[in-house]
Amino acid sequence: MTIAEYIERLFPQFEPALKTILIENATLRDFQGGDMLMQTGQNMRSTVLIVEGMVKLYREGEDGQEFFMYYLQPGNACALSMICATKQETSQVMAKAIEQTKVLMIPIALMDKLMRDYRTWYYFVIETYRMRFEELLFVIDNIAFKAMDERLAFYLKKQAGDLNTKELHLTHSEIASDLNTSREVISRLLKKMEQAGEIKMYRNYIEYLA
Amino acid sequence: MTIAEYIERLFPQFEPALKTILIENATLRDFQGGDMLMQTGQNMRSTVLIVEGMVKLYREGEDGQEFFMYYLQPGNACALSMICATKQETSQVMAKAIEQTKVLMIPIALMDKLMRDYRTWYYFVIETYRMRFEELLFVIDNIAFKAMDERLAFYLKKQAGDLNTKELHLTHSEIASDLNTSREVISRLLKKMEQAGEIKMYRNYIEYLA
DNA sequence: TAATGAGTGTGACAAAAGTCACCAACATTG
DNA sequence: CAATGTTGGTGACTTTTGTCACACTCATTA
Repeated sequence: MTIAEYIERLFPQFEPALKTILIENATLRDFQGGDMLMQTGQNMRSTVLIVEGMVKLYREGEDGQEFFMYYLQPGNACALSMICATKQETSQVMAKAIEQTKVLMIPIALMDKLMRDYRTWYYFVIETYRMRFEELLFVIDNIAFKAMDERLAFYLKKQAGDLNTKELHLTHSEIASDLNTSREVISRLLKKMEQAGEIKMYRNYIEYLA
Repeated sequence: MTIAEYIERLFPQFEPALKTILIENATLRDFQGGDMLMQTGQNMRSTVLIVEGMVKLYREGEDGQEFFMYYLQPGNACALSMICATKQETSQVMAKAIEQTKVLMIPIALMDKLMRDYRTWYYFVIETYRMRFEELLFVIDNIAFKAMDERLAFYLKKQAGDLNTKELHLTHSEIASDLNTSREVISRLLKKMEQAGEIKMYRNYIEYLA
């Protein structure tokens, strides 16, 4: 697909002049599953719009845990790349493609103009902030108020929803890393969930029931 | 102080025309310590700028815990009031004045125009989002990766910094509520910190040493 | 096919955190 | 000053979570 096609499909609400300016100035970039889009301490030079694939945003722990925050999907923008790009600040989080992913890179130099001249862009940016803010609040809610069993249940539900599948291809270790706990804890809790009829466990994947 | 004086003092970077429009349209509102500025589920009708006092932002737990997120001080804006105001969404967090507090209320109807016409306003909004986003990331870091003793140490340090005093007028229960744990746990950890020479404990307050 | 490594199961134990019960010190107010 | 409520201290106990050790099953590949 061309840049124009992506924009037409994923951002139909943008006014025509905005689409034109994006088409003229954005560049398309490819990432393979596992590639990093953003790393702690890195300076952002562009605002990033996801147009294909899936990006995992996480906070990295001391021993390489990948504490899960949220996914970005086609049509989403990376709120942090907007913020960091605007202020030339370094990012505090990691963004990793979890499958073949394509993104539009918008040069930061353009941000001011877009915000001033295009109301649909401005609304899009605000909405992006709002959604990510809310995601972070959910994350905080979970770790602040809930025990591991509830957090795990919420996590699986969110995975099933975000990835739009009942077959969750996650190992126990991956889940443990995402929730910053140990594999054994996850294994035990999953067993309980299976006994309660909420999931079925297989090798290398979990079936989420209802 | 008048609205004009507050704006001149706390937002000197705003361009003159922006100051004028704010002076014409903002209203000053008073809160007493303990008053709520914002409650879960409430619709925002204005963007809020703090000009005097101190506001505590927190997430409310099931039994009334006030899980602490951050303080807003004079010169800060409430990021959530901007977001919610713009999108007419309801807020997920609580904001409470912890002392005599004055705020400027900017009608949401004005936000679009301000963002488009005044670059210093736009920068201010972006910077507000960025700072609050970062605060939330710190909160997540702490609860996700750290044990209670470290969280408590960080909490006390932050209080001393934000409130700009070594005399922290906090009861053990208040701290426990802010960190979503029990008073006993806090009492014990504080004792350890005192033995380690990091603090001194008195009735109703704690002295933070360096 | 033997060897290797990843994924998972599990029991035993340790550490951290939460709960309960009760006491004592202090402040406030009738 | 007596009564009451708030604040803080502490021991005993439970629950949750984390750690360690080891075993077993698969899949891959030398």
